[in-house]
Amino acid sequence: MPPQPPASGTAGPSTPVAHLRVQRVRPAYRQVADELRTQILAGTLPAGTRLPNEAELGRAFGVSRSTAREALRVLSSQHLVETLRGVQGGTFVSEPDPARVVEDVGSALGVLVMTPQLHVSDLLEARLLLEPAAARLAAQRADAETVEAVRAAAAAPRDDRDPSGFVGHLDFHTTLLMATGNLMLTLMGQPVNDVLRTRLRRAGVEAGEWDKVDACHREIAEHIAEGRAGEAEESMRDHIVELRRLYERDGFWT
Amino acid sequence: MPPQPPASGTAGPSTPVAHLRVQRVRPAYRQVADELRTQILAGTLPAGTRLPNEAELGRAFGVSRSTAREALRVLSSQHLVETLRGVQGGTFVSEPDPARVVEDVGSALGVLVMTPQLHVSDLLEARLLLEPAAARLAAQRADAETVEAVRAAAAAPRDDRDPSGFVGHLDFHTTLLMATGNLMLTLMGQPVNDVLRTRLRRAGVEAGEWDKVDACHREIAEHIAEGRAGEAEESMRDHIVELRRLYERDGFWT
DNA sequence: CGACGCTAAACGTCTGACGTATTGCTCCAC
DNA sequence: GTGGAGCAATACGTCAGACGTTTAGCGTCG
Repeated sequence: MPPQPPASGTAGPSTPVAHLRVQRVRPAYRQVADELRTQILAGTLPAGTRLPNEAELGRAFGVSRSTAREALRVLSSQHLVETLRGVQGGTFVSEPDPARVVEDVGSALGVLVMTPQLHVSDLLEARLLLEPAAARLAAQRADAETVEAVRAAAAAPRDDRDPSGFVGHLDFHTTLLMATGNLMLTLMGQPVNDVLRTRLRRAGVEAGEWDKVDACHREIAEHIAEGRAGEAEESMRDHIVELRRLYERDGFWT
Repeated sequence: MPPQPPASGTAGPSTPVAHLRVQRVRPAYRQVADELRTQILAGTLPAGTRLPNEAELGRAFGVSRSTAREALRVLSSQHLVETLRGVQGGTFVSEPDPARVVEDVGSALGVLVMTPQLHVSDLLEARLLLEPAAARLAAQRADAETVEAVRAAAAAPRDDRDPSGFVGHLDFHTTLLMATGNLMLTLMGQPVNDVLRTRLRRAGVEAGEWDKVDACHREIAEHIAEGRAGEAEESMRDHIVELRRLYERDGFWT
């Protein structure tokens, strides 16, 4: 977010600078979006605030309604504002939502994973780093209610076709990350899991494998329930290593 | 943090369902954006592809140019496409860029950190988990060139006003994350560091503290250079703990 | 008293036009 | 022949106005 690096033009074609093309003038819709974003992030426009309608907003910034709309599209695609139709409709500053962030990061990761820069094995390594530590923390901190949630997630039937109407079964790994009480760990781990999940071809995995996975989950859940941090961490590490073998055997590249 | 009990709606206005409003029909600009995004992510439109001009794009989707433009604004704000003006201009599918992702995640984190859901101490904990492990991996893997980069980052003068024209000094912690050779670790750690950096009031920290920090950096760099993984990890852990004290003493809330 | 239908506010979309940045090519001067 | 100035073409950027669509609220009628 550096404020528009001045094209530092010392009249020298000796610096090819590859593909770094600077946009000399920022388009109006960008300026409007940036200004609004700044105000939102600064708290001048707190969550829930209703912005003026598009026509008025345009007038306020000295631009047309179309331009104001494009600015709003930008903000809305960044989940900074939401738009409702009808009377009482309008554009509202939206509440920060961790789930949304997880979604975005996941999709960004999905893109990067297609490049040679980020390999699936990198994700697996990161996961191996993150989740055992998360298991340890969960074992140290989980209260009764959380323990119950983790147990439930471990016991839940691994059902791929998830009968609509009841979404009670969040993935075990997700639940465990949340059980640490540290949202940041969820934010880092969940996108990785999401990418891995969408990348794995389940077809090639026999049912027996899944049973084994579930057994691991239950074991870890019990360790957490009884506060055995070290054992929880160790079990989780073994589990992830095992999972990694699954992923690596079955090939990732969709 | 029990996973959001499903609203189990058994008819009856007794379940207000709070603010869960569903958008019955997705606006056209959203549909167009989604369709294009799908094609980009699927590889049907590889990076570098030049899309038809806005008018033609609109015609292709059966919408007006304004609608097509709004769709493009959405994609462009997600860094999936870039637009250039002039003849030879147009809209191009952009190359996946890790730096861009880091930036986005960082700004999303910045928003969340203002809520009670994500506390700065969560970031510090995550960092404490990530960076020592990164130091270990770096010590195990770094080649000569990487070692040199880490050394340089540790030796670089801690200069806040970063004389423009030479950006050689990336933050030590950033360099170290990259030295692991695992982009995913950078992706997870860098946004955290960015948020912390922008949050810390440097004013309240005496120069002596910074000297101490630099000494730590140099020590860690040496451990990495000589491949002492365990010691690198330990030093980094101590360093982060020390830094945490700095942050906690000085207050975060801007 | 309840259901139906109207109304108004805002967003959603369309059309057409003009401004502007950028590049390539032409044409003229030297 | 070469080099620079200037024109033309392309596609994005912006504007203006109009009409459709969605939704909440309210009034009316049975």
